[in-house]
Formats: sequence, structure tokens, C-alpha cells
Amino acid sequence: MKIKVTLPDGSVREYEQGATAMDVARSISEGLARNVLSARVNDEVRDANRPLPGDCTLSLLTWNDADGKATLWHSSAHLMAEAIEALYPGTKFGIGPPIENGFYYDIDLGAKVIGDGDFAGIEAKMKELASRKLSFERKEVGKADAIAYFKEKGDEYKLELLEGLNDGEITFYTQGNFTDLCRGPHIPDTGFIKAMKVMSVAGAYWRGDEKRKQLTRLYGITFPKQKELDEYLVLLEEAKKRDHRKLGKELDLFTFSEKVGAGLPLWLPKGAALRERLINFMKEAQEKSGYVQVATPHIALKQLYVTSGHFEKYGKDSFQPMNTPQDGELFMLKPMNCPHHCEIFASRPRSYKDLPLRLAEFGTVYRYEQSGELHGLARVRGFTQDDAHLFCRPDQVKEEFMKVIDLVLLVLRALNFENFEAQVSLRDKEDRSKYIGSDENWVRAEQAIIDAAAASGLKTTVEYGEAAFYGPKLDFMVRDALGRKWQLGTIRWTTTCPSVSNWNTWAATMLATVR
RNA sequence: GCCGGUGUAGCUCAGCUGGUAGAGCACCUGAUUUGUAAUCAGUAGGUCGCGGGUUCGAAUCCCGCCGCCGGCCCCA
Repeated sequence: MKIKVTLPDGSVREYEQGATAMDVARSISEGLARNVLSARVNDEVRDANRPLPGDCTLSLLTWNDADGKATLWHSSAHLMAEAIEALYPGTKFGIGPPIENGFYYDIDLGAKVIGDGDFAGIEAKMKELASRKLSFERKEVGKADAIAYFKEKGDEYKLELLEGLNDGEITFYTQGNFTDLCRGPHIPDTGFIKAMKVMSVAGAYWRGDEKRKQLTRLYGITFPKQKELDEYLVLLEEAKKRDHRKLGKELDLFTFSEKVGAGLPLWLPKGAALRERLINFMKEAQEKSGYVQVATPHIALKQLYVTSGHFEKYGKDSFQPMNTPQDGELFMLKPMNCPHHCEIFASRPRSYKDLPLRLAEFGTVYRYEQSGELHGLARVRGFTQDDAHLFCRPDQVKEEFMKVIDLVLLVLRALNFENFEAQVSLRDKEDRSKYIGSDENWVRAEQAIIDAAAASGLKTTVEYGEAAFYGPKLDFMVRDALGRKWQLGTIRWTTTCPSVSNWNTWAATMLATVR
């Protein structure tokens, strides 16, 4: 009995039972077989040399497919791990996934410290192992056996990972002398990896938890051809030339001074002129959309932020309260404009006729960002938000939300941001204790954002756990010259507003921020 | 904040195992007038991030701080 394999072009071919994706590739052409990294079988990416499960649809994945690339990089992480184990015996391994550009492996080297002086040695070892064309052997392992293996090896990280897995779903992959707990899939053998580079080393907390041990994260990238690695490195150099920090200096737009403080940009005349132009452009756009400008001071009583809930959540990340010389009052540098705008809203009785009320301000705020987080103008300790708070009736929310989306898109397009992503940021599915406001309001708000984004025809991704503590968000992420993602515009629905009474009965608010 | 790097003239960088600093470009001066990023010559320019320490002597070694770079955590 033969199995029927449906290929992407719709053609159906017959193969013997137990045939692999690689067999299919060979039957098409030797050249294709040399380039197959993995295969998508009925929507599941699998090893190319694993027997096909029966009748199926099949796509052969190569370097030109995102999943094929990911397979090569994932296998490269294993290759790097093998090299590291050979060079630094006793190393313990965390996780080693493929990423957007390459892969990393989190390792625990004990007392050994690795620096960029060690990269060449690791690369050489990888090259040597790769040239041996070691095949990746997949093996299903019982949980008890798996635990026994890593106990013997003394790798507590793998043991912890095993705790989360069930018997029957555990697989090991082995290439050469290195065996790893791994779901796969992997490339047929290490010979597909022709060019490799260890890019950088960094600390990374085990399981992303800053309370847990910090492991050494080694980043690397590999290619099926040396030429592609060379081209990639040239591309990186080109990207560096377009780094806004470099351009800002070269064009005399802004500077930083150690004497002023880290993360506090100083706008030079040309930069200030550019900034002014941008602000005027945005103010005009806001005016056309029915916004009114307000202005609020740079400091406020600490109690304002205690009431709003910001202090409890972000007090540690703010510049600390300062005393007045005589009356013992506590003031804080303004870390966000929201409570101020709420006070403006609450400054007199409002009626339905006032709504929607759209308050806008180019408000300068100050936040104590961790020193390691500062980055040019993208992450600073003092910055001016194009901030607005919209107060409206619940039945006006959707329309208002869509109008804010339009405004954000207008700005992004005017600034030539073509590759932005819209991200719906919702609550953490597991931990709801991080959020204020009633569950009912949250459910309604989250749905409203999803609906509004859909109605605007916006293509969105959904991220759980990315919401603000007071409400879900629609975030607009852009990329810098180096490919890093930054949140620019963000629209949020506030589920509750402690400083405004009767909130639930008749008002909802949104804030739109374009930084 | 954490991990790994790094901090020398306006910019890009050299300075090996310690003996009071150099190059290219830019600037300025002079020559050249040759058509689309850098012609020739010369002048000038630095508390070697800051503060301690070791030493007869430190940019070079040690300690502490600060900044910057790449990540991690975080991002109201």
C-alpha cells in the first residue's frame, strides 16, 4: 500500500510506506535534496529524514522558507552547544532557540567567564564539527529515562524543563557527542551549516526571571553559504551607518552630556527646529480631529499618583519624591500626564453634551529608566509625549478609537514608517492580580479594541500580558535601522479612573500617545 | 539594576609584556585651479572618562565610581 503525498503545486505523488520528505525531494531532483532543511507535513514542521505519517500534504522547506531558516538556526544552536561542551566540559545548558536573525544558547559555565576573545575558538570548533556532517538523530524517550540522563549529566536546567513535560511527548536529538532535550525539528546533518559566526555574549536570566540565576547567552548566526554570511555582515555595517544615534551626532540634531545626566537629551538648534516642525504638524492634525490643547506643570503632589495607582505600580521607576523646604509637602517629577488630564476633566461638572472631550498636550515627563535600558532617543529618562486623553460615553468608544487609529496612521505614514506592526496588548492570561478595574470592564475593553482594530482594517498581532495595569492597549511598533522593535504610538482604554467619580456609570477614557 | 565589552585630539582609531602620547580625516595657513567624497606642504589641537592605590615612574597594573555599546529584566 502506497501513501499519497500532495505537493504545494497541487500534484499528488505516490511513495512507499516509510518514505521521508528527503526521499520525496530526491525523487524531484538531487539539487532540491541538497537544499532541503526540513518539511512542513500537514502544517507541522518535521525533520526531513523522518518517515511521513501516511497520506499528507508536504512542503519541502529550504533556506528560502522562514521555517527552513529557523530549522537551520535551531540546529546551529545545537552545533554551538556541542562545540561549547567540547571546549568547556561541564557546561550546563538552558535553552537554545532560533530567533529572528540567528539563534542563541543560554549556558551556565560555572566559574568560567566567556568574552568575545573566545568566539573564534568556538567558531573553529563549530566549523570542524559541521564538516563531519553529523546527522541529527531523533529519539523518543520516556520521562523517567530522560530524567535519569540529565541527572547523570548534572544538568539541572534540563531537569527543570522536563518537569513541565509529560511522558510520551519527550524527544532527544543527538548529533555527534551532544544529546539535547528537544522537540525538533532539525536539519538532516551538520554539513548544511557552512558559515558560522558567534555574534555576541550577554547575561540572560533563567526563564526570564530576574530573581533567578543569570546565565550566559551566546548569540550566533549561520548560513548555508559563506557568501551569505559575508553579505549579512556588510548589511549590519550599513545598518550601523543609519543608526539614529550616529546620524543625530553627524547632523548636529542632539547630544548627551555626562554632566547633565544619562538619558537626558540636549536638542541642538537643528534638532530643535526639526522637533518644532514635527510638533506643529501634529498639533495641526490634532486640531483637525477635534482635540484641544492643554498644558500642565512638570511636578505634582505625590498623592496625585498614589490616587491614580501609578505610584504603587511605578513608584520605584520614578524619580523619587522631593520635599518642599518649609511645608513638608512631597512632590514628584511628572512621570505621565494622565492624572493631570483627569484633573482637568474633573475640574468642573461635565454633562453628556461635553463628550467626547479630547485633551491633548505635548507633555514632558521624567522616568527613572534603568541605566542598562537607555538607548539614544529611543529610551530616555526625560521625553516629551504627544499625549492625549479622550473622555467619551461608552457608546462613543468604538468610533473614537477608530479615529485615534486614523490619526496614528496619518503620523506614521507622514514619517515614512512603512514596516510598523499593530499589536493588541491584552491581560496576562494567568495572573490577573496585576490589573485594576473590574473584570467586566476589562472584557468589554479588550473586545472593543479588537473590534475597532478590525473595523479599521488594521492587521494586528495579539500579545497577552502586555496590557497596561489599567487597561488594554493597541500598540504601534516600529523598527529602527538595526531592526530593533520600539513601541511608538499607543492607544489605550482605561477601565477605571480612581480620580474621577461615577466613572463606570457614564464615562470612558482613552489615551493616545505618540512619542 | 544584572551579564559581557568599552572609554586616547572635533571624527575614526593605533599605542606589545608600565618609562611623562601618535596616525588618517576634519580645522587653520600657504601653494595648486585640476568638474562633482578626500591635490601638495605646513601649523595647531589631548587633565589618555573621573577618583583613589601600587611604583622611582601608569594611557598601560589594582580598586571604586561614571558614561557609552550589545543583550537580559523592565517599559505607566
